[in-house]
Amino acid sequence: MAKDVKSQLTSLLQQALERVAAEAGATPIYLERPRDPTHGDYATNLAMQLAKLLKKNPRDIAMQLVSAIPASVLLQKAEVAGAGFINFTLAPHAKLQAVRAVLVEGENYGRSTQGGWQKVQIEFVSANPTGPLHVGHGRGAAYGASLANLLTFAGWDVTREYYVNDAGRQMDILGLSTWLRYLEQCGVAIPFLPNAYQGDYVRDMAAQMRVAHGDKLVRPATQVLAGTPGLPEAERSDDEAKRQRDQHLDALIANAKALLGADWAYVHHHALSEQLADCRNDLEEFGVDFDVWFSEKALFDTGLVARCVDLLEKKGHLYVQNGARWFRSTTFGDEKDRVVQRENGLYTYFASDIAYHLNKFERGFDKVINIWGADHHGYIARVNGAITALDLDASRLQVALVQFAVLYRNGQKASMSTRSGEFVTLRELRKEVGNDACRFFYALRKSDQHLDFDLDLAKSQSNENPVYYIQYAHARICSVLNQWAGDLASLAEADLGVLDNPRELAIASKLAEFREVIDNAARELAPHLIAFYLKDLAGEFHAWYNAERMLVDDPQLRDARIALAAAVRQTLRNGLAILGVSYPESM
RNA sequence: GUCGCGGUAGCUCAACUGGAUAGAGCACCGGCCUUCUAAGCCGGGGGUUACGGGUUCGAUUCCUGUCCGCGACACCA
Repeated sequence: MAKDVKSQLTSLLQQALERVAAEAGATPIYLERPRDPTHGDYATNLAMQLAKLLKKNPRDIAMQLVSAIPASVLLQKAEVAGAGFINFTLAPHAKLQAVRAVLVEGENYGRSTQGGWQKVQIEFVSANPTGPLHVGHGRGAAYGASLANLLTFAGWDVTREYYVNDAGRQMDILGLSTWLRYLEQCGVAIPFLPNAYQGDYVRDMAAQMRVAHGDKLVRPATQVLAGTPGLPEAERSDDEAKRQRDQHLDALIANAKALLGADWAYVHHHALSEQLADCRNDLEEFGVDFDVWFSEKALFDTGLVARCVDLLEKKGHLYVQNGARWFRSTTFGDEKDRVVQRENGLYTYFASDIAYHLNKFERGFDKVINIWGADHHGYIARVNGAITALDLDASRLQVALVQFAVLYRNGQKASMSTRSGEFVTLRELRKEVGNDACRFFYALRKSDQHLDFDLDLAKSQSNENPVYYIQYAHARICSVLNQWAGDLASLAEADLGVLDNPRELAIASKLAEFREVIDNAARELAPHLIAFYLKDLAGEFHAWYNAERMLVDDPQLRDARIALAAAVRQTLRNGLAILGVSYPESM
């Protein structure tokens, strides 16, 4: 496959650079696409970059570069403009090269070798399996899935991973919540806790346990509540009341474990597996798949957490204070030291996370990407510190923060607390807005920026969602191709030279840009760039569609236009596939 | 208080290593369906890029100060 036009152009400039100023031959050459079409198809600021180095007027350098550029059939003209830009106008046939490339390469058009088939792990979603996924998780899921597709397309060997927090207190609370609902359904009156999980799904799980085991798991209220401090008044929200509620909750968990014995493991496991299955099903329906579901509990069971802490101890990065064991993360730029083992002997979440990252690196990934909610940003320094402390290369870890989607309902911020049970679930959103609009809507914003998700608007305007604009372009092309009813495979041989109107050449040029967008998006971990690109491409297609007829009498012109349309369709498909959005043939 | 993200048209957002006259969609106004899908197209109005200073050939972009919004700052996960 011949090199694309942009790289050919870059190499022409490189030759000119070496003729004009060999000593500056290593200056990176950037070609950009000018906003203003009168500035040609590509432009470079190379002369301005050289100006300081060569101590010469940028326009003079630009002139010299232009005259030093080897003759090429690709170029219609190269001229100096503005403060020292060099603007390139491509010959029409050079622009049309991309159309043939799309038709020949098909679903592989746009793939690049950027990643060099290095192994990259992307860990995302990783929500606690304590209830349904909500709209905030949905954003991380959409981002991670699209990014994984994108990096695969850009030549990386991608592993998609979900870290299951199945070891902590939150899981105990879920188990307890389920058991309390079960007791309630069996007629044992115990006041339900404000800080337990409230959702209906907890009642459902309790009902399932009752069906499976009858009253076998029932214990008397007096025993369940034995030794608990009781609850403060419901309206109190001060720290003291909060502490008392937590103590009450923990006492109940301890009682549950003691009273149920081996059955506690069943309750715990039942709740976990139900929630995890629900979560997996939800994600699958959303087009989000994982290669690995990694258990936090396994890190404890295999002793890796303990080994990890020992390792840090041996390397002298730990100390004991107030009965707890601390990691001296300030050595590595963190603002304060962090506890890895609590006074009560239990490891913190941070400890297992260090072990998890050690495990990731030991699995031999060249690059590890963590997609975290933006609320975890304070966490980056300590994890990087721990990795460095273990003599691993922290630069191989990249953390992509996803800002929360802030929900608005009836013009008011909607609660996102899983515990309150008043959240909007991802499933509800998908059902009302549709998977395609959902995936695309999430992809329309840079991941590290706030997303105001107005539910009413998203629902009421679903017909105006830009995803339909793109899908509509695709459907229109399908319709024309059906009516043409020719042999698609023959289009790659069509004589495109008759495509000479500006809209057609602009579209061809836009198709070439797809490669650049893929590379750029992969480098920036920014799949949203693809969404913007697709909007542009669809827009140019719609304008052309309204201005010109494809099924004209002249067979040569007709086939050339059909070929162009087919190339647009293919490129739309390739882009939409990365975003996990479908491309219906009719709408 | 410290840290992170942000402040661009009435609203939601773009603007590629710092580039040339800051662009789209929605909303508003006016046009286009006897011809391949009107979920479309064409045209119009709408801006001191929050504010001050700095860096330079050039700043929405980088630095700095102020103001405003959101979030994070646990021996929680």
